[in-house]
Amino acid sequence: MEDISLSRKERERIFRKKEIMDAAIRVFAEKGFNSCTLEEIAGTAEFGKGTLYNYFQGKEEIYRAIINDVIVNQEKIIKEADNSSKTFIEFVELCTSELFNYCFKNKNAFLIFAREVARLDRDYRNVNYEELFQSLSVIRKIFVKRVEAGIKAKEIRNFNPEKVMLLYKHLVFPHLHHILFCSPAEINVEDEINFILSVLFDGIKSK
Amino acid sequence: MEDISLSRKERERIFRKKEIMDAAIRVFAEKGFNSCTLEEIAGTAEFGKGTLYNYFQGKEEIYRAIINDVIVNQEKIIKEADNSSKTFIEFVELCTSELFNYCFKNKNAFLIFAREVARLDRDYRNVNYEELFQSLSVIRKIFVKRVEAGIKAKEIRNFNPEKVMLLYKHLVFPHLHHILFCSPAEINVEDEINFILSVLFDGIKSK
Amino acid sequence: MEDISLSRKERERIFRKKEIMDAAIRVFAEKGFNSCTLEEIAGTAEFGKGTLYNYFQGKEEIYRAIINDVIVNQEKIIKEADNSSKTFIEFVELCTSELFNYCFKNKNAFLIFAREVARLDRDYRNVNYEELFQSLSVIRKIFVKRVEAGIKAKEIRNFNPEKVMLLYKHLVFPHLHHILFCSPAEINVEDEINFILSVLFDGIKSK
Amino acid sequence: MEDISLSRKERERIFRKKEIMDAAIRVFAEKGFNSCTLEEIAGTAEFGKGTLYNYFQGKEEIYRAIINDVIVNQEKIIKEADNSSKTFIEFVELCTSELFNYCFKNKNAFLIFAREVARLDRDYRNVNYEELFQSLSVIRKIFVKRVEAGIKAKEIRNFNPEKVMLLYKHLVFPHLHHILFCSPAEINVEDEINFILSVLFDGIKSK
DNA sequence: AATGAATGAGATTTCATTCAT
DNA sequence: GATGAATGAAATCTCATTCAT
Repeated sequence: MEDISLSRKERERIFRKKEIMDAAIRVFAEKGFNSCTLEEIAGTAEFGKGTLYNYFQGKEEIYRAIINDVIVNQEKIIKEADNSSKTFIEFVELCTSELFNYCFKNKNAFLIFAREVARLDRDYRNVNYEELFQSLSVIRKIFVKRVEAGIKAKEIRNFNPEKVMLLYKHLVFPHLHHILFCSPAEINVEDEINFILSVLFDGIKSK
Repeated sequence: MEDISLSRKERERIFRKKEIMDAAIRVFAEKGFNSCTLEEIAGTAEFGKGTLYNYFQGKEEIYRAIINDVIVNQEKIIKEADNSSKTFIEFVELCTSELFNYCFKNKNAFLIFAREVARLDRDYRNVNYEELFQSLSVIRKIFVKRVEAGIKAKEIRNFNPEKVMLLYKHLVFPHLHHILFCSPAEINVEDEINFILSVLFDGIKSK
Repeated sequence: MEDISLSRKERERIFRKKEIMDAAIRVFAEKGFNSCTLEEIAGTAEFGKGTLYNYFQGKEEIYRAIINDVIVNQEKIIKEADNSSKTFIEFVELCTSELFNYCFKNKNAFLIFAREVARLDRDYRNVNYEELFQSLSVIRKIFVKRVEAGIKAKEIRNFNPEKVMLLYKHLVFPHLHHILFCSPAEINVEDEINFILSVLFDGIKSK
Repeated sequence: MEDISLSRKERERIFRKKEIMDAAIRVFAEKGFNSCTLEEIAGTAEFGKGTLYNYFQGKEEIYRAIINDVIVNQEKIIKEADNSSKTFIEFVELCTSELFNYCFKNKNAFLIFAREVARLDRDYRNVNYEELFQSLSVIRKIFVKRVEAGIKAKEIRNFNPEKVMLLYKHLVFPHLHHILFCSPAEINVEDEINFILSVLFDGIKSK
């Protein structure tokens, strides 16, 4: 992980950026973007308020960095799944289980991301999300490509590939969100994945 | 619709409350709760700032009234579907088409609701949503009851009814949101409903 | 009391002005000038908000009318005492007992007056109190005149008459305020008057 | 005065709090609590509006801090007089002259205090004055104790000690207020004190 | 004459950001 | 690089007063 090409100073800088982001993740997840103050984030990171400005342009940038991180990870996951799978079904299974893994390990970051996604489509903050959209569109393209292949191979029914992609997204993310933050009891990850995929592949009707 | 039992004054008051709410729906949908000011809402409603306080306690209350309205309508829809349907499949078809109808007619209100739902689960504003939760739980109970009946009648596979309910919710709302606000082209409502229900019932796999 | 020279309309107007003032006295006494709203006063008077403006120019004027009323009554009391007494001591006794009488009957009005007096001296509201000052100066002059007579008649020691007047004022009003609003137990008016006058005349030292 | 145990930062903070309070004293004295804005106070203190919130919770807290300061000083004065005097008369003389001294040096603070006292008894602001009341009750108790001793020693007549205490208070504070803010000419402090005490001890009647 | 809906000036308060130390 | 005191724009909310009915 560590990049030998960077100087000690640069490595320290990156390390402290991460520290700040981790603190911010906890605070944003707890209170939401608007209801927390930069001071809280600074306090949680055990830095002074002013220090944060040596690492980020402002509150908004910290927020965007967090979202971006989640997206980058999702891109990584989907690319790996793309490379490591032959059939569409394999691909989806891989994606899903890796996604669940990642989100369980990064609950709060995922929570922030999920909340933002609920608004991303029609942005009402004056934020430049272009970057984010680019990453997202890469993800989308890979998924659509695999759906098309799946249809060609008669693995899956002949739906509009775009729609299948959306359906997957709409099925998995809200569900993930729900089991992470709303389930009272302990949950079995395997079971959850199986349930989602079983419905996705075979539907709920009796045969 | 009009209540003959109310005085002219009372009817006017209700009418103006609605005017304010309609303006607020447009502004909240456009900018989101935190990024708009009460003055904008007032301006949109063609009232002075202070006037709104003669009808609502504050910004928060207007917001809640809007959310509440959407929930009340959803409750109505699901109750009617419950009464007018015999099989589970019929019930779901009725629900879905009525829901789509309603949301198409009340795009912006639905948008606000959808955004809020993404956060309701783990509220970070100090808002009292108890009322809202009660309505939502009525909706949930009816749906679960129908799922249970569907399983008993061997209409559908033996999944955990709670999970099926969530799945439906997670499938329909994000999809609705997407086609309302993110679809570039004209969309065919019938097609969308058929697609969603086809996947829900039969899955995406080829037979 | 009733003035036969006024028309019914005019008499009704005066009656309603008094009704409003009575309500205002209760509200001002309870909450203070700044902490109550005109609406509360209107509500207490069982009128609509707007109606008050048919009788008074605004909140400030109602307030001034109340203060003025108290001052007018004090002027009356002191003039009567001036006319009905021979010695200075008689005069003071008459004044004091009539003042106590009046204040006991008009607790709240007196409370408002007492509060205002604590500020009258150096006014910080942009109010025109000239009228009030004129009445107050009449009162002062009569009192000073009687002190001077008392000194001449060797009834009392040769102090600066102005100072004696102030002393009387500073002794009686805060004491009145205290027994009216701060005394826990039932109080005997006679005893209070005797105490005050005994100290005023003879001091607290043992002989 | 300066506390060597505090860091430079802490000392600076205390210094600036005092600066703000001094500005506030001038503004409150000039216009009264309700008729001045926080911005005026900030301007007078040569700070920005927001800065005051780094030192005080709000307008109310500044006000309370001022009142509290005055009370603390009065407590100090009366305790010292209690310790340094043998007879009741000595005690009263000491108290009075120190009180006059203090109030002449802190005119405006005393003005604010005096105004507040006129309302303390029956509070109509939603302020927590408990703290203040405690200090005031200590003052009262010391005074009453000394009156009782004075009566026992046959220094003074056998009045209710509570009443004597109130009488003193009602005599001295309004008089102080008057000579500080209402006297047109230069005043001789000694003379004023002598006048007050002479009346208090011996009354105004000729012997 | 009585009303209360409408108004907007004005007050308090918050907080992201700057910048001198 | 770290800090936090200072700042003021901006937001919410109140309420005396106006005025059409």
